Amino acid sequence: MRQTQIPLQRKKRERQAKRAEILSAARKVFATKGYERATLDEIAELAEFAKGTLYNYFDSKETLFREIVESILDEMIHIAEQALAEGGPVRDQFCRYAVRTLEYYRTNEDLLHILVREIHRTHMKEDLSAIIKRVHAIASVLASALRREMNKRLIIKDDPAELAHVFVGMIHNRAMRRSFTLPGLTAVDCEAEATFLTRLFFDGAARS
Amino acid sequence: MRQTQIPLQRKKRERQAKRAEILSAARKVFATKGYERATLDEIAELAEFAKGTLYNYFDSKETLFREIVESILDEMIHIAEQALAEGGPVRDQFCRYAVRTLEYYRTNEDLLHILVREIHRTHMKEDLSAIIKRVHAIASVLASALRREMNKRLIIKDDPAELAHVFVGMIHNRAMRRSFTLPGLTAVDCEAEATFLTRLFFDGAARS
Amino acid sequence: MRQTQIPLQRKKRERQAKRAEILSAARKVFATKGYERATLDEIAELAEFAKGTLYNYFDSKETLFREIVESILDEMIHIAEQALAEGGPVRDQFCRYAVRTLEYYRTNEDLLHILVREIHRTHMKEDLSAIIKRVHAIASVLASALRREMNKRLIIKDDPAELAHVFVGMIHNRAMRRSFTLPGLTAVDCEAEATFLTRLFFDGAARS
Amino acid sequence: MRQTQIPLQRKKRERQAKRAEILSAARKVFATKGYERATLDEIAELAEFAKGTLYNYFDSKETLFREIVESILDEMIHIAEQALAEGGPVRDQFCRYAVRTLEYYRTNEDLLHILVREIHRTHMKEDLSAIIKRVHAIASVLASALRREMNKRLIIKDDPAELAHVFVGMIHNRAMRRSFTLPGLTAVDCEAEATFLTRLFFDGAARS
DNA sequence: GATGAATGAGGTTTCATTCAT
DNA sequence: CATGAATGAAACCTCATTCAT
Repeated sequence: MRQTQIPLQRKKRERQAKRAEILSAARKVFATKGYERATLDEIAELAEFAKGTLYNYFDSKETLFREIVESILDEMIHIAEQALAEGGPVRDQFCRYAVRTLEYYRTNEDLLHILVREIHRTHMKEDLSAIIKRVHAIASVLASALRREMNKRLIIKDDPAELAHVFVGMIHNRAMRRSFTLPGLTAVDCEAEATFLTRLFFDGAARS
Repeated sequence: MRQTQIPLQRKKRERQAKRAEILSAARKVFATKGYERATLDEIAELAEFAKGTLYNYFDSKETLFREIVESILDEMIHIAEQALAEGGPVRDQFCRYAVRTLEYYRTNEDLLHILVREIHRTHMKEDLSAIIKRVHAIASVLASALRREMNKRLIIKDDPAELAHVFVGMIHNRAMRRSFTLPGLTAVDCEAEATFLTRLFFDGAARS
Repeated sequence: MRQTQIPLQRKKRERQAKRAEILSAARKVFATKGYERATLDEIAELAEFAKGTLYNYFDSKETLFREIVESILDEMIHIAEQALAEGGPVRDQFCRYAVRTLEYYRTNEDLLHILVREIHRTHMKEDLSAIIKRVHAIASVLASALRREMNKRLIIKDDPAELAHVFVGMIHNRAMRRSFTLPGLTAVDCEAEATFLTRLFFDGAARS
Repeated sequence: MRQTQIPLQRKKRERQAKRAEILSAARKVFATKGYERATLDEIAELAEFAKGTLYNYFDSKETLFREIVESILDEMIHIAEQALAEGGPVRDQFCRYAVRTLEYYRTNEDLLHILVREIHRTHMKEDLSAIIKRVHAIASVLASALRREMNKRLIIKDDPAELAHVFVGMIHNRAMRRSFTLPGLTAVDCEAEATFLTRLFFDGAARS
C-alpha cells in the first residue's frame, strides 16, 4: 500500500508545484500588463506550458487572476495581524506593520502593481468582491489597536477605522511612489520610510 | 472678407463643440468600463456620432484616452494653484485645496475612477508619461508653500515634496474610499473631510 | 430631399442583399455540415466576406442558424396554407400540399438536411422552441380540413391533428429517402409520389 | 492448462464488461448531448474510467459512436425479424412489429434521440454508411411479407420496399412525436398506437 | 466632414488525442 | 491496463481602424 500512497503524494506535490509555476508566471504578466492586456499566450509561454494546460489548473483567466489578488491580500492581512500581535507601544506596532508591509511590497514589487491596477476592476459588480472585504480586514486590525489608545485618551477621539484607513493609505501611497518614480525601495529605506510615516501619522507635520 | 472670416470662426467653434461632445462621452465610458473594456462603439453611440467620425477628431483610442486623463490632471493642477494663490495661513491654504479637490472629485466622480483604474496603464512605456509629471506638478505647488513654512520653522524639517505627496495622497485616498465603499460625498462632507485631514496632517493622531 | 432619400433606400436594399448572401452561404454550410461542424470561417469564405463582417449582420452563430430554420418552416407553413386555401375535394387539397412540399424540398434540398439534422438541437431547452410550434402549425392547417371531413363522416373518426401529423410525416420521410438513398426527386416524381402517398393515406394498403 | 485458460476467459469477460460499461455511458451522453456536444470527459466520468482508458477500448470518439448506432440498428433489425417470424396474418405481424418497436423506443428513449439527431451525420461520407444499409434491412424484412400478400392480391400492387419504408417511417415518426411533445409513451399506449397505425396503414383514413 | 460597412488580427476557451508513469 | 496531465488545433467572437461613398 505504501507503494501507491507515496507516489500519490508525489503526484499531488508535483501538481501543486506546477500550479505554483503558473501562478507565478501569471503574476508577472498581470503585473506588467494589467488584467486585460495580459494574454494567456504570454502566461503559458512564461510558465512553459501549452495554453490548454492552464485550463487543467484554472477554470478561466478570471479565476486565475482572482486567486492571485486574493492570495496577495490574505498575505497582507496576515502581516498586519502578526505585526500587531507582537505587542509593545502602539506606535511600535504601527511602525512594525509599516516596515513589514513596505518590505513585502519591496520583495514582491509586481504584486503592488497588480493591486493598484486592478483593485477596481470588479467595482460595481455583483459582490463588490472579496477584495474590498479584505482591505477592510486590514484596517480593522489596526483600528482595534487605535480604539484602545483612544479609550486611554492617548490619541484623538475619532472613528478608529477611518484613522486606520488613513494610515494604511499612507503606507500604500508611499510604496507606490517609490516603485513608480523614486529610486526604488531598499531594505534600509523601509525602516526609514516606516519611521517617517509613523511619526507623521501620530505627531503631524506641524512643530509643536 | 468678414463674410468668410466669421463663418470660418463659427466652423472652428462648432468643431470644438463636437470635439467636446466626444470627449465628454468618452469620459463617461472610460470611467465606467476602464480603458480596455471601453469600446469606440459605445463612445460613438453616447456621443451620437458614427464610429468613423471619431477618427476625424482623434487619431486613436489611445490618443483620446490620453487627452482625457491629461485634461483631468491639468484641471487638478489648476485647482491646486488657485487654492494656494489665495493666500492666508498655510493650513487654510491646504484646507482650501482639500475642499476643492474633494469637490472636484464629488462633481466629477467618473474622473476619479479613470485615474485610479488607468493611471498606471502606460507605466514603463516610452516616456514614463505625462501623467506622472502632472502629479508631481500638483505636489510641487503644495511643496513650495511647505518649504516656506519649513524655513519659518513652523513645520518639521523634511523633504517638502515628500510631505506634499503625503497630503495629496491622503486627499486622494479619502475620495476613493468615499466613492467606493462609503455613502458617497455630499457638499457638506467635503468641508468636514478636508478639515479632518488637514488637521491630521498638521497635528497628527496623538494627543499633545 | 429626394437626393438623400433614394440613396438611403439603395443602401438599405444593398444591406438586405448582403444579408441574403450570408444567409444563403450559411444555409449551404449548415446543410452539409450540420450546426456544430459548420464553421463561421467556412460560411464567411463562401459568402465572400471576412469573418468579422458576419457579425455586422447577425449576433451569433446561433442567431444565424435560428433565422434560417425559422424562415424555412415559415415558408413551409405558407405552402400548406396556400395549398389548402385553393379548395376542392380534400384529397386534392392534400395532394396539392404534398406536391408542393416535395417540390419545395426538391428545389431546396439543403433545407431538408438542415431540418432533419438539427430540428432536435434545442430539445429540452428553455422554450422547446419556435421550431416545434411551427411544425404544429403545419399540422393544424391540415387538421382543420380533416375535421370538416370527419364531421361529414367521410373519414374515420379520430384526432384530426394526429392524422395530420401522420400525413406530414409521410411526406417528410419520403422526401428524405429520396434525397438520401434514391436517385433523387425530379419534377415528375413529385407528382407521382404525392399521388401515391395521398392515396395510401386515404385508402390504405389493403385491397378493398 | 486449465488454470491459465480459465483466467484468460475471465479476463476476456471482464474486458467485455468494461467495454459495455463504456458503451452504456456513451449512449446516455450521446443521447442527451448529441455527437458534437458530447465530450469524452463526460463519458469517461459517467463510466467511471479515466479518459485515457477509453482509448484502450475504442479507437476514437467516432468509432465509439458508430458502434453504438450500429448496435441499436442491429437490435431493431432483430426485433423486426422476430416479430415477422412468429407468423399469423400479415396485419398481426405488422402490428406485432409496431408494438415491439414502440416498446423498444419507450424503454430506450435515449436511443431514439441518438438516431434522429445523428443518423445523417455521416451522410455523403465515404461509404454512405452502415447506417443506411441497416435501415434498409429492416424495411426488407417487412417488404418480403408484403410481397407475399401482394402475390395473393390482398394488398395493392406497388413496390413492397417502398410500402415497407412508409410503415417503418410511420412508427418512427410516431415514437418521435410522443417523445418530444406528447405526454410520452406508456406500455398501454404502445399497443394502442400500434393498432392505430397498423389499421391506418392497411385501411387508410377514408371511410369505405 | 460624416458615415457605417468591412476588415482581420487577436483573444479566450474547448476538447480529442497522445504518452509517460 | 489504467491514468490524467499535456498538447495544440480550431472554434467563436470582439473591436480598433480603414475607406469608399
